[in-house]
Amino acid sequence: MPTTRPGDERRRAILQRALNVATLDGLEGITLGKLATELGMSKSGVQGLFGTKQDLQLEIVAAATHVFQERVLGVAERADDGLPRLRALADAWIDYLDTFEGGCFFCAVAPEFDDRDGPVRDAIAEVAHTSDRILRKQIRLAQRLGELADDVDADQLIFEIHAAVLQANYARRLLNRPDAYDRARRAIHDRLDRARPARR
Amino acid sequence: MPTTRPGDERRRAILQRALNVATLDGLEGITLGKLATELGMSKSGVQGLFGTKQDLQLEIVAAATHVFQERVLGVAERADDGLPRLRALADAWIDYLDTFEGGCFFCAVAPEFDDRDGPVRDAIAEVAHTSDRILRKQIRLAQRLGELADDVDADQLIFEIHAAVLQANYARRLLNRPDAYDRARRAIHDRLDRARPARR
DNA sequence: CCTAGAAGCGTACGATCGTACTTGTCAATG
DNA sequence: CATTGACAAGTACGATCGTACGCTTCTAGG
Repeated sequence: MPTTRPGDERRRAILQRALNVATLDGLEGITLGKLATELGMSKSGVQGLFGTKQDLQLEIVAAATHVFQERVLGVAERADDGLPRLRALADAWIDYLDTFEGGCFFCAVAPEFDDRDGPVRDAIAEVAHTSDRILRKQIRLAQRLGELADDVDADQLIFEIHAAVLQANYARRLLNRPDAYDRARRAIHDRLDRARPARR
Repeated sequence: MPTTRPGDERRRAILQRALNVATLDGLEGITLGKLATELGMSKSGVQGLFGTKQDLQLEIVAAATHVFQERVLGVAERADDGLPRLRALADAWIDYLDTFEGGCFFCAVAPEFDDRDGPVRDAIAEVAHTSDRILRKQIRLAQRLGELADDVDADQLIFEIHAAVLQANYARRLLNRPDAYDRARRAIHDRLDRARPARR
């Protein structure tokens, strides 16, 4: 068995383009025909590699998840546990917002699927739950290390961190605010500073 | 001239349904045929009243803007200028998130159009700019009234308020968090408390 | 009473959608 | 060398999309 089958390169190229198209136009905005035309191949060629459209959507979400884990969770892992890791997560998360042409993939497709059922919605929500879990773990750790106050409401802190990231993507894209990322960083770091234990 | 032409009632019914569909499936997810079927009328009937699809989209955004102004800006106007008005704006804004079946209309359609050009995108962005202006005005007013500190960065405060609202809709819809609205209210009110002048 | 215009429906058109087939072409394996 | 299977292209199908046009019905204004 070769390390890469001949179709793998094509698949990667298709998924790469599909990730950008999905971030721009949504997962429903993706079309087998348009995708094939953009990549200079036939519509049935795309279909042969991915099967149905929902299969393609699921693979796109999986690919986006992989990118997110690499560019956010992976990068932040280099920082020390606890508060430094939390700050690194926030910074990497905001850096990730420029990964695709349309900004953040999950910010773009979440509103599209948040009121539906099915495996695509589940796959999208799973990423959100995963990042929540990781943030919660690091908050708990930071509390145990004395870097955050014991009475900090972890869920509230997670809520506000994620809010800043979401708004960063929103302000950057819809409102063309170049300072959106800086404001998000400031909001998060200020919030973390405030969550530190009272000096005694 | 009668107060209402005969087609007006139909138009309202169509727009009412279209607002919900757009919030669920996006402005591109709207279809003349589906809309007509749901309302028990003919496809050409809808087309005759609204013209092209883009015309319909523009009227939907206009209708959503009207609802937003009524349910958020209008409600908050009853509160006193300055800090009370700011708190009322936030509360009304969060209450408004349940207006349509899919939650917040603008949260649903903004990611869809934020990377495009054209009148629809402009109409969506205009609402965001308007609400920003109103928040800024009330922040300035609150500063002049001594309710907020003079060194408060208005744009940063606006950023964080809007972030909480956005995250409220996100957490409520995608993550099914029933406490999302309460967390957003807490985040905003805490943030406003922190922006008050230092006691002397 | 007559008439102009709006409302609404039916039909038709070309385009594009997702999906299911078939065909031809290589490369790797026995 | 023969053969199998993956890959890619081609073709076809029914459904649905947005839009255009024509017809009937109703109503308001002269």
